[in-house]
Amino acid sequence: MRLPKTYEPGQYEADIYTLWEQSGAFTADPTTDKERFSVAMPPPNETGTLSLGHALFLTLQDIMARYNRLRGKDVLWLPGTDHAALAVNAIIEKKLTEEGTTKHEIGRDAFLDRTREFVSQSRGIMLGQMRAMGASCDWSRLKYTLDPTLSRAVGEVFVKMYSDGLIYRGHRIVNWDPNLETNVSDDEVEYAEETTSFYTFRFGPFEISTARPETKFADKYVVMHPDDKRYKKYKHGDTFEVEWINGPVIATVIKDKSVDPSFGTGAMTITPWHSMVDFEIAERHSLDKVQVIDFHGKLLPVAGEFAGMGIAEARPKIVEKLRAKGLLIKTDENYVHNIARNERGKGIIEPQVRLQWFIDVNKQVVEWKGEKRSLKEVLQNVIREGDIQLLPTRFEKTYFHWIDNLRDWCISRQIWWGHRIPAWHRTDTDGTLETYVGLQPPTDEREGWNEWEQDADTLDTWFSSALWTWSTLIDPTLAEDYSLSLQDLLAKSPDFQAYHPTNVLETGWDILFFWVARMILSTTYATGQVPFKTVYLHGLIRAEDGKKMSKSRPESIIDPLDVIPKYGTDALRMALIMGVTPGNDQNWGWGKVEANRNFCNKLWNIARYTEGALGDVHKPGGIPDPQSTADHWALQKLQQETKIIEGYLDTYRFSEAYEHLYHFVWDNVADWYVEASKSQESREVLGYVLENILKLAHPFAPFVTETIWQTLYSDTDGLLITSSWPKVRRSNKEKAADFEEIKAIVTEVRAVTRALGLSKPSLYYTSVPFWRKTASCCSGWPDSAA
RNA sequence: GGGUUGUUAGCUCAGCUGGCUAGAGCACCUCGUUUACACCGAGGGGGUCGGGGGUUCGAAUCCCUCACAACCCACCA
Repeated sequence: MRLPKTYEPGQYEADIYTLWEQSGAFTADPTTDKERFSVAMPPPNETGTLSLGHALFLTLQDIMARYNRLRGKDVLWLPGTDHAALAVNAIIEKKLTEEGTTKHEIGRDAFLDRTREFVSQSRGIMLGQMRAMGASCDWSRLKYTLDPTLSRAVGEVFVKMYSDGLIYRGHRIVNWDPNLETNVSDDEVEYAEETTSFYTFRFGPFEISTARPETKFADKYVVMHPDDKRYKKYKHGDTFEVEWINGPVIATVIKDKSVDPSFGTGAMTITPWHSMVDFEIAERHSLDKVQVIDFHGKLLPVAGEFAGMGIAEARPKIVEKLRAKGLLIKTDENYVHNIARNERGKGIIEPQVRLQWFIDVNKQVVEWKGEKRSLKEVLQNVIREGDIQLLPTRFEKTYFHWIDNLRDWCISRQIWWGHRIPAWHRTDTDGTLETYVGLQPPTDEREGWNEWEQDADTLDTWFSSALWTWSTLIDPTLAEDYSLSLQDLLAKSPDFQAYHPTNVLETGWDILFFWVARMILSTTYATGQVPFKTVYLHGLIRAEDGKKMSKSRPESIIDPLDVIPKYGTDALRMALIMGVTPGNDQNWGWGKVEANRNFCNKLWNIARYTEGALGDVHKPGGIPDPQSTADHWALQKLQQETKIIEGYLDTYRFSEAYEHLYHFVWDNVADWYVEASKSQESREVLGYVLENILKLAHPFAPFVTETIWQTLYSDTDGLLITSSWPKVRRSNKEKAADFEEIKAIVTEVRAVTRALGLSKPSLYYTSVPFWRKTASCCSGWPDSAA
């Protein structure tokens, strides 16, 4: 017997993976005339190691890839990694801090070298983990968001958007993180409730409240609702002198409807430079904006004696000074306030006004379906008209809500790791600024002007990953030719022509806005195509207790590489999809892994039995004639289940597909058909059934099925991964129904035997015709059956 | 403040557009070693499908309402 008693995954998995990879089975071929199936792998951040979440998406996408490959399609599953600008930057800065240095001390070049070293190390680990999960992706097309080809695409889109007036540069209030010294987009800010002190101060004739006294130095506008009766006697534009933190200031009354009269005293002072809402009020009334806190989080000279202090240090001192001046009216110690933090690095966000690059989402200059539309409108249109389907569909509502509230996308970052903005600036002696935007640096020189200098900022990571479905399909050699336009590049790249739009994007719902929406935005704009037709959104994997896996509870985190050696990759894969529906989170369960390890063993033992029953010789592919009712039944079941599993896989219902497979293999094949075959002389159908359950199970459990295939079948039979999906074979319905009847009778007989107290109600060894005889006469129970 | 989801067996969850005695895995109980498998086999117990109301011949499934839980978005100085 070639198959050992138990399946030990660790003995085979690495070799099987190598076998697949070297065979070229993963490699797509744009020159064939087969139907295409393409998926772009969401590129993991090069920040370290892969998590269970990665294991889940690798499993889901691998199931699609393997299934469609078996269905005879030309499959492209394109792998890659993301430079993850902000996330990586945060890690490197943290390391530098631990070493007692800073990025400014070592300089931009050394910092980037350091970063490259880190990411290349991360990448190696991560690619190894993808292989360990069995990912059948096309390694010959491995991409990285900072590859020259992808960077070219980034530059092309930036320049195109700039020339269309979609990208502009302006002073706007942004979410500034003083720790990482960069701004972040609205979506990267997370809020958490914290209890802080809430102070009410006297401001001339008014009482105003704040949780942030340190921003109040330059406050010189007091704002109230125009209809607030309490302040009827003050008119918009009235000025008055008021004693304030560092002496008297002239204040102006502003009436604005955004003020809520029911909150506090209904009057407030504003700090336009450091508050989103205040900024908007100031814009409406053309008010002055004064910076109070610098970009490192320290108070500026406007704070007088407090200049140079950090916020934490200055706040109590300022309150004390105001109290001493008799301006503090009251302090509410239990004020619950939402604190904004950068989700990377958790630095507290300090709104700041800065010169940044933005994408205008409302300008109607995008050609889509024959009309000029705004980016927002295109985003809405493709979902509304069904060009792209979200699974589950309920996320469409969330998506539309997000778009309704979407503001211009701030794409510039002040970190060093990432794509440099393709813009160059120079100034003349008067300080007049000239800006050039282009793919390559400008070379001209002009008298009286300084030399061109590239914009110091980098692009938001999502700007480059938004191009992922197609920037990865551009031919790298063509991309070196700058005489070609973006349209030329796309038209001449065989991969783009063959594989775009991709069929499906499979990713987590948590990056619906970050990534999915932005891919739609950039891809429709740049290529005129949608990036994908279907979006399958999986849920998050939580710890076994239902709580989030988090770094603060290290014991809650399950590492896929701890599971694989013990249970096998197949068991892990199936555990991750078992009973899981799109968009819903799942809890990790060791029980599920065990159940699926057992399932692998069941497959293994069906194969072992078949090997023993048939002897050595087996050649898959032929369809033998059914001999017994059991044969007819097994073939009918095989046909039915193949159809069902197909139907589920075609509609992305992985869990249901898997469940049918599981019960077909275990309940039908192992428990009934294998037993029935023991009383049969011809077992060719058994061999055929084995061959086909290996095919059905292969997308879910690729390693054990290929191991069996390689062990049992000869070299000429090739690889299971590149074989073909079961062909449906018709069987005799009546004979199959006869076996159903026999099953029912046997079950009944077992029950009766049990009821009679006979100790061995086993019927495994009786022949099928004998069962029928027994059942039909039913008068006695021959000794031989016991 | 707006929105989404969930509440089904002891536990974790399936159950698509309403339809056969409501399912799975794990756990539990009984019996069992047989041409593969104890990572096993044969069987069994266990559910007012969150509460209430409605539509229907028929509802876990549709509608209303209440309760509890989780999450997302917005955000008040």
